[in-house]
Amino acid sequence: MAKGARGKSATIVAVAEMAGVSVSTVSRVMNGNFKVDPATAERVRAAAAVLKYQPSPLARSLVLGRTQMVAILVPDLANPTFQSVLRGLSRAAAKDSYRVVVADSTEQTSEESILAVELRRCCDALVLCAPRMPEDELLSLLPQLAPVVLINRDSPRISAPTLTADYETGIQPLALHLHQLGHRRIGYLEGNPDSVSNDLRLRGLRTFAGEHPDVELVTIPCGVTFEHGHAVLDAVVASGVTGALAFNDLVAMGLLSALHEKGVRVPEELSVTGFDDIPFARFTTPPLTTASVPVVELGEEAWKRLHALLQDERPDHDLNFRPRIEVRGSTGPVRS
Amino acid sequence: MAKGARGKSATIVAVAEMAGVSVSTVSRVMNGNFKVDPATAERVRAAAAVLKYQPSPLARSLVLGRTQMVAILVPDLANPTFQSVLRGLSRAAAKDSYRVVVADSTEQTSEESILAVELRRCCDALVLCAPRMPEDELLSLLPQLAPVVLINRDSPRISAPTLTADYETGIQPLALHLHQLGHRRIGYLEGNPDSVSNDLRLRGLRTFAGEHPDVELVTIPCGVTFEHGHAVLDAVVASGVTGALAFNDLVAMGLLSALHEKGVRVPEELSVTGFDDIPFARFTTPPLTTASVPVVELGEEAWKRLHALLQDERPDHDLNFRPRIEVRGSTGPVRS
DNA sequence: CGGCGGTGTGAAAACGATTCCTCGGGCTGA
DNA sequence: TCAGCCCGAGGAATCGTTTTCACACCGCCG
Repeated sequence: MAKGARGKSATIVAVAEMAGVSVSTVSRVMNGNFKVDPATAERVRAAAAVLKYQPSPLARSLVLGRTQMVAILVPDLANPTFQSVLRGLSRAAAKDSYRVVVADSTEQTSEESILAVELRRCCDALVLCAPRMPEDELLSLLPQLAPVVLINRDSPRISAPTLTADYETGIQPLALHLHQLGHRRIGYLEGNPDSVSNDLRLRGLRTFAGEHPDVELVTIPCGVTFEHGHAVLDAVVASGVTGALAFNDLVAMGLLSALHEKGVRVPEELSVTGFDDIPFARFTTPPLTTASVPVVELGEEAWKRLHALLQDERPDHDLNFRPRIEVRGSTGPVRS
Repeated sequence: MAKGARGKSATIVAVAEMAGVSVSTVSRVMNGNFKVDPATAERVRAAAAVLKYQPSPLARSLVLGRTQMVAILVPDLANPTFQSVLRGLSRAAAKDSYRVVVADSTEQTSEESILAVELRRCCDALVLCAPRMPEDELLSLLPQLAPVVLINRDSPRISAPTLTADYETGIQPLALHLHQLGHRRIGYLEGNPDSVSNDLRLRGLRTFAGEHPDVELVTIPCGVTFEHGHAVLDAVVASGVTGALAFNDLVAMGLLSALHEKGVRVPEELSVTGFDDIPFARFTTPPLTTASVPVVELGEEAWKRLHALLQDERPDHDLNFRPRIEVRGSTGPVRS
């Protein structure tokens, strides 16, 4: 208490001395695993209380080989989708008294591997959201990361438990919705061209286009953030599309905002859809038509599987969440 | 690699044996602190590379007495304000190669203390956002938590570094804004009655009311979430106010949403303001008039101070961020 | 009355690093 | 030529637990 105020708390030996027993006995009392004489136990507990003793998690971790922590690595903490996954994970893990350490790669794909490994080493397990990591790199990384659960990375070559949103199938109802409203020239504002989830959306859209030969699909390079969506305005206008499928809600909202500034009316002059159904999608002007993905549940399911893995049990089956279309006000009939 | 795939990675002794040196030497090479013969060092490095050796963070932590982790405890991870603080903290800490472990108390004030202590014990420091914890409890807790930085808890009795938003002064421009628009009967949708930040807002409003005797201030119990704001609709309508100051943006958005469903026009029939300027406040219908608080910076400044504390340096001065009013479309002249 | 099982306890070996202390040897300066 | 010094490296203590192993003691049964 003198200067540093870094009062090292009492250790187990202090308790042992005070109670007049060996450290083994103290340990046994604290963990309650083995039988110890009730009288002795009471003495130990009293001593522990007096000294305000609490076992050092570090020391326990070292000998037990587990830290009671799991990590999650996301591309961008500012993205509401990952915030929700984090929340689902954190709350679920907390119920089993695990803590969550969080890191975002700030979209720097290059250092993602190193970060993941580092992160994993200070924890018992990892949840990895790395939509842009090349599959080969991911595969070679997995053994080092186990136990690990992947989010939005699926592949027959991957052995780790995987939770995905079915972007490929999920985006088709949105396209169909536009089609039914009479849109024929439809733009896709693509995310990172090398990301898996972008690829899936594209694939879904190509399937859709194949089934609807009257549709003209225009791919417009864009990005994944609000700013990207805002900046893509001119390209969208120039493309002559009547409906725009944004990579995600953030992009859609950025676009909506830019359209509003420019005086372009939505949905009268242009229909816009998002993806993810983030909490605020329903409050845009107009409310955003989008496809909802149960991201909090994604986090919870991730924990379930991690937990199983940590207990050396078999995790539940992989899950592929089918997005559900939410029709709101940002889409309407094509103008004649 | 056999069954568990839990391949214990190589230890320092394995490297030492392979390189034909003592563990001390390996340690010295890895940390690069002391001089070792370049040839020996190279042998060690080679061995380490072959064995893919990486020092166990746990063991290091135990002997070094630091974990390279800090924790943050927030009342609710779903709240965009805390998400932003977390992000600011996480990114700033990452630059100094610290990681952040996160926990939310899910608004359970009762267990907050225990949670904070537990959390702190597995880390080197803590950022605490506990707006509802009684001050005496907080004070008695602080010694156990140090080094700690507080967010939105200020008091002359508190010795820890503190970062605050000046809710008391900050809410007055919003009230003044409504007053200038002609509003005289103004409602305050209060947050948790026992929370500090609610108290500050109330205090500010009372000051304002004192300076403007023509104003009638109505306090309406509400809450802090979107749902609370949505549910308070009837009470707001019944109160007969022409302008509503919501505790925060979430509440304001909930109210806006309910008003919209009910067909009450904003701002023609009722003006609404928020607080915090969360990222989506500008995209509501109509865009939300609010007071902006630089939450990401709050997180960054928190890290600065934590870092100083960890280095046994004196942290920078406490900061009191003055919110800045953002006038948008949700406020307008009172109807005659 | 003596071996025996069961029970509570203590000593000591992990866990995997860092670091202080010691020591041998080569070089320098007297 | 010898004392002293510096440099590089090894040995051992340490961090704070858990857990195995051994041991002493007690009562029970043969």
